[in-house]
Parts: sequence; C-alpha cells; structure tokens
Amino acid sequence: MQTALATAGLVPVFATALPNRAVAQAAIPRAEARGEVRRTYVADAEIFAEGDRATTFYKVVSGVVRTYKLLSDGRRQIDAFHLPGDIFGVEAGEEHRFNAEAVTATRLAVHRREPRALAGDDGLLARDVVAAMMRSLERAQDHMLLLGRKSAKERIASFLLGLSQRMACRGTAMELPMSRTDIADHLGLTVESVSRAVTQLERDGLIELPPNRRAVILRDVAALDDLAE
Amino acid sequence: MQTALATAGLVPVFATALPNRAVAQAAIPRAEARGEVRRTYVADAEIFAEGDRATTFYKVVSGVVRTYKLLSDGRRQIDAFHLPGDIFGVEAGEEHRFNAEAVTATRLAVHRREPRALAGDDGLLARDVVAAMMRSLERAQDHMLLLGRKSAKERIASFLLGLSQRMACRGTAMELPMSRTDIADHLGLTVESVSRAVTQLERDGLIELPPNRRAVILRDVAALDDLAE
DNA sequence: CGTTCTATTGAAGAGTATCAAGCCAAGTGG
DNA sequence: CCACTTGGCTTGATACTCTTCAATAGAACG
Repeated sequence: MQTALATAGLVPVFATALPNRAVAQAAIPRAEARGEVRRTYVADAEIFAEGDRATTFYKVVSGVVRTYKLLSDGRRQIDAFHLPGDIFGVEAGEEHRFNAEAVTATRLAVHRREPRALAGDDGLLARDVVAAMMRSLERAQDHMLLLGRKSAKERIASFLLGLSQRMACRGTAMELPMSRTDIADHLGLTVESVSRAVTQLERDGLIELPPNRRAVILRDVAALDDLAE
Repeated sequence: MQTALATAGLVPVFATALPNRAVAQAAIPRAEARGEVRRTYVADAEIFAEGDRATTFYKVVSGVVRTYKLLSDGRRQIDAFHLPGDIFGVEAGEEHRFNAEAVTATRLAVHRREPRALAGDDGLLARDVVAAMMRSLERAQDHMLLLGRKSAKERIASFLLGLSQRMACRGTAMELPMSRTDIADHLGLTVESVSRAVTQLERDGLIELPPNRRAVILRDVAALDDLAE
C-alpha cells in the first residue's frame, strides 16, 4: 500500500522544466557540466527500490530522504534519513540493496555511476563518495549501539540530538520532517512507544513541543546528552 | 575488568620471532615488501581501544576479532566479528571509534595508514580498503534490520546462517569461536536469551549441537532461511 | 464544519531481561 | 586417577519494558 502510493507519487522532473525556480535554473549549467542531473520528488515518492539496477547514486540538494529495508511480513527498518548534502544510493554490486523514498518534497542531484568513480582515479567526486561512505558507516555503527542496547527514552534522546546537530538549528525549534511512524521504524520501536517516550521527555522538561507536535525545542541538552551517553 | 584483563593479555609479536611457523616465515619477505607487519594476539587480547590514535588498520590472517562500543554503564554492542580476510580498523578521523579484541588466538597483518591509501591513488590496497568498507557498510545495514526488527529466534537464525556462509563449513559442524556473551552483545540480547533461542532451534530440529555446545550443525537451512527472512 | 490523517493515551498481553540456581566440561592439585 | 575448582552454558521463576489492540484527541484540508 505504501509502495503503491509511493510509486504513484513518483514525479521525476528536470529542474529546467520548472518555471518558478530561478536559483535552480542558474545552477543548472554548472551542474550539467559536471555530468549531473537534478530531479524533484514529492513527499513519499519512490526514488529507487530494492533490486533496482544501481546505475546512479544521489546527493540531497533539499528535502529529506529515507532509505529502508523490509522483511517479508512488512516489518520495516529505516537505516538512515538523508539531509541536504548527504550522498546515498552508492552500491558495491549491481543492484540497490534497499529502498529510498522522499520524506518531504525533495530535490536530488543524480550522478551516473562511473566504474572509475568508485575506485577513485577521478579526484573530487570520488573523494566525496568515499567520505560519504565512511560517514554512513560511522552512523550505522552508532545506530547499532542504539538499536542493540538503548532504551526507548535513550533512543529518542539520541535521535533528537543527532538530528539537531545535522539540521543546524541553533537553540531554536527544530522541525521534524518525518512522521512518528518513520521515527519508530528508524529506532526499532512502535509509533506508540515513540509517542510515549517523547511525551515523557517533555514532562521531564528536557524538550518542548508545539501543539501540532511536528517540531521540537531541546530545553536541556546536557540532560539529553546524559541519556544518550 | 574486561579491559584490564584484555590489556594484560596483550602479546604483540613479530612473526619472525616465532620459531615453529614455517609457512608464516616463508610469507614474510613478500609481506614486508608491501610495508606490512604481522602481529599475534592471544584470546581476549586488546588490539586497540576507542580513542586510540588510528595510525594503522588491520587484516585478519587467522583467528577472529570483535569490534565493539560501550555505553558508560558497561552495556556493550559488538558491531562485527572479523574473520580471516576481513579488514577492520579503518577510520575517517584521527582516532579509533571503537574497541577491538581478539576472540581467539589471532594473527593480523598490520598496515600503516597512508594518506593516499584511503583516497585511492595507489591501486590494489586502496581498492581493497574501499571494497572492505562497502562490505562493512552492507553488513551493518543488514545488522540494523536484525537489531531493530527481528525476534530473538530470528536473530540467532540469521547469525548462524551468516556465520556459516562466511566460515565456509559446507554441511559439517561449524565451530563457534565466540562465547554466548559475545553473541548476545552482537545480537542485542542477553546470554540467557541466546541460550534459550539456541535450545529452541535445537528442539525444533533446525540445528544440532555437541555436548560442549561450542559448535553447530545446521540441519534445516531452508527453515533457518525462512526464519531469517 | 465535517473528513481524514496523525499523534496521543489507556489497558492488556507478549517477549525479553533479570535474578538465582544448577549443570557440564575442562582444568588443577593431591 | 580422582575429588575439587572454575568458567561458560542452560534452565527456572519472576519482573519489567515495550508491543498490541483499541479508543480518543487534535490539526490540517477541502
């Protein structure tokens, strides 16, 4: 159901085709010169699916992307959310090993996968890709510690802290781009457990949420750090 | 306590210093020519610790290595076991981000970290390192699915299947190099839960264990695959 | 202003953790 | 060669965290 909806929502568009996007248009010549193409996706649009041929990889220009794996009975694990600047979809083999969808309206830079690009004869981009992989690996390792050994409250604290650092929202409210379901599937919990842990952190005064609950202010970063360990 | 013991057990030795090791000795000239050094570790010896300067990385020659992270209260997450041929200890930054210890008596090839080795101007080794990182990342992603979404029984099934593939023990009994505690800390469970799940798989006829319980025969791979999904 | 979607809250239940013995194999010293 | 010890594995009883199922509340949208 989710996949069907996502597939239906797939709207890949070249930025040049969009009229009201002066900044993007200005950027096109340079981008195209680098052999780079831009695509736009609406929220929940599929970017690629497990098993798809991995002829390209992606860099987030704006918006947020989730990558995830599914078990046959539908259990989902979101391995990462990708924010602007992040590279994702790089594969060692021929096929994509997980699914990728836009969380919000998203613009991506699409890079054709050159055999030499990965090995690294080719300067800047290859270096970026390797660095991005290292960062992915580091995040995955931290996330395994979270999934294997942290309580629900600790998971939420870690998640909010990590997100706030990556989203660069100094002191002010941080918008949560993803739903509670997405957070749950990222943290190895249920929606209800996420909701309860968030509420409890709020009651304890560590965080504060607006009425619509889709943003967070970190009130006591020290205490959150302590929880996240 | 564990760390103290491990540190005490640290026995780095150059292979040339060992008399009864004809094969290793024969290999030395080639290895040394590649700027490579070999070291031997006893079981539970520390290889490096979180925060150590990451001037070298390692390739397992024989034996098994565990890499892990700790929370301040001692909870441990083993992110991976490294078998012969595996590369570990590669870092993006200056410091090691986790701990590494020998699980069994282990021989390692130690590589000095060259700035260019990671970037990839330098052919074979760099390519190996990048490939090793990709494999680490893929395993980490699979492991996040396990930790986030699988039951105890499913985790054990996945673990045993993965290990049997990597250890290449066609049909016969597979020795388990690591303790139940190590398995538990890898799978995000307790020792008791590991023991119970193993016993249950045995009762169900999917696996078979000798009296000392440190080896496994996979009796019904199809059923195990089904569980692992 | 109702409809819909998401988030929250409540009650009950499942699965795993915790605490505590007990068991078994391997090693030790008499 | 055999008690004795030791360390790892298993088993049992109980507790607890998180899940599941169900209902309510609240915001967004037409």
